[in-house]
Amino acid sequence: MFRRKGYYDTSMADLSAACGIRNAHFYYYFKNKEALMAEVLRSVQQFTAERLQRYAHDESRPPRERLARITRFFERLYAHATDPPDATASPPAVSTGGAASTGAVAGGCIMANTTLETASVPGEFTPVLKTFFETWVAALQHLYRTKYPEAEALELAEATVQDIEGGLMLMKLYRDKKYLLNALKRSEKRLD
Amino acid sequence: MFRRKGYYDTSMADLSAACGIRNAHFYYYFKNKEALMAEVLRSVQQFTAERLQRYAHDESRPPRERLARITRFFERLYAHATDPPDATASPPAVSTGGAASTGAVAGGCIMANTTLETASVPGEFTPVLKTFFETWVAALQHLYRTKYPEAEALELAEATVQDIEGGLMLMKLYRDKKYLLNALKRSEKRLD
DNA sequence: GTCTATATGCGGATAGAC
DNA sequence: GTCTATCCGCATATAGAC
Repeated sequence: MFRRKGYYDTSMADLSAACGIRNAHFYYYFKNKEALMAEVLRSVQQFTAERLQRYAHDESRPPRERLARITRFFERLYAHATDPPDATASPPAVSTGGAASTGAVAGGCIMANTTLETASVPGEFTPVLKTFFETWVAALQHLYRTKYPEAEALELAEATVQDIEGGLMLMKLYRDKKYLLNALKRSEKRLD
Repeated sequence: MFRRKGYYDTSMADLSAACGIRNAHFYYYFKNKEALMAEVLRSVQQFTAERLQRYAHDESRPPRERLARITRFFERLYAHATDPPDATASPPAVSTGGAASTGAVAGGCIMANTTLETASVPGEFTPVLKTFFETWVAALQHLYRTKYPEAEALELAEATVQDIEGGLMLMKLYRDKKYLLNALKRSEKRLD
């Protein structure tokens, strides 16, 4: 819910309805809405970091292959999620880039969404969000490092993250995975 | 206000306070908050489209120069805006990429922010948002077209927009312009 | 066109029985 | 640990005098 609708537009009523529990139950386990959200972000951060570290540093495989696993991971994380019953047939909307258009879509990145929604004034979420992106960049940099010098590898890693996050935004707008998929493809090409 | 705090977290009270008028005045000129936002987006869209078209099709200058003007335009549009009195000294946070870190920052793209906040279910804003990004992509594609074939120029244009928008997100999180500036630099390199 | 006052509903959060 | 009932404040929006 937070990923799809954002933090402020998601009400406790939305959440309890989605969970099939009573509104008040949340307040037994969490201090308030903010703490609940913080826990969601922490959980996503941790899950992602674990995977990224595992894949990026798997010395038993060549870098190209490790990157491919990371790509698959993000493709699922960001585009596999199914948004429920609003599945209206989506018009392809516009332009056909490197990849062909790919039907209905849901997904997105709760970390980026939350960043844009809340990062004006630093607040409680900022640290987890920063950690998330730093881990991601570090993992990519580690892989690009096998082909490029330190500084260049960092810039490529940052460029990849930006490309993907921008792609997720366009994916949401046009309901077309191709923006994400193209970005992922470009991230792999950088290692060829 | 909408750009900084987002649509849902911005109250009519915030807006009227910022404008130095009474809350009720808005309802004389606009049907409701949504209509007010729609007008803001329409205005930004129109302003941007006018500039983009003018710069991209200025046949009196070489493509490289036209792109440079577009770059400067977006640099101002996205990073020049000054966020008011919350100017706390910002720690550089992390990594130094291609460009050196550049002090305090404000800015961002209201169109991307609004997309992520509201585009789950299409709603009223979607058309303006789409137009905005289509115009932007088209302008860039027109310039890349001078060096690349149609399809490739389109993909580069989309990649540039994604890179920049992702950069704006990181810029907001780390309060560091470098992510935007690096993306703009990369967009120019693609024409060299 | 601008003001004051206020209606109305919803969102976050709590009380307290069970 | 789960339930029902409810408080309280704020946000959108309107009424109606001036």
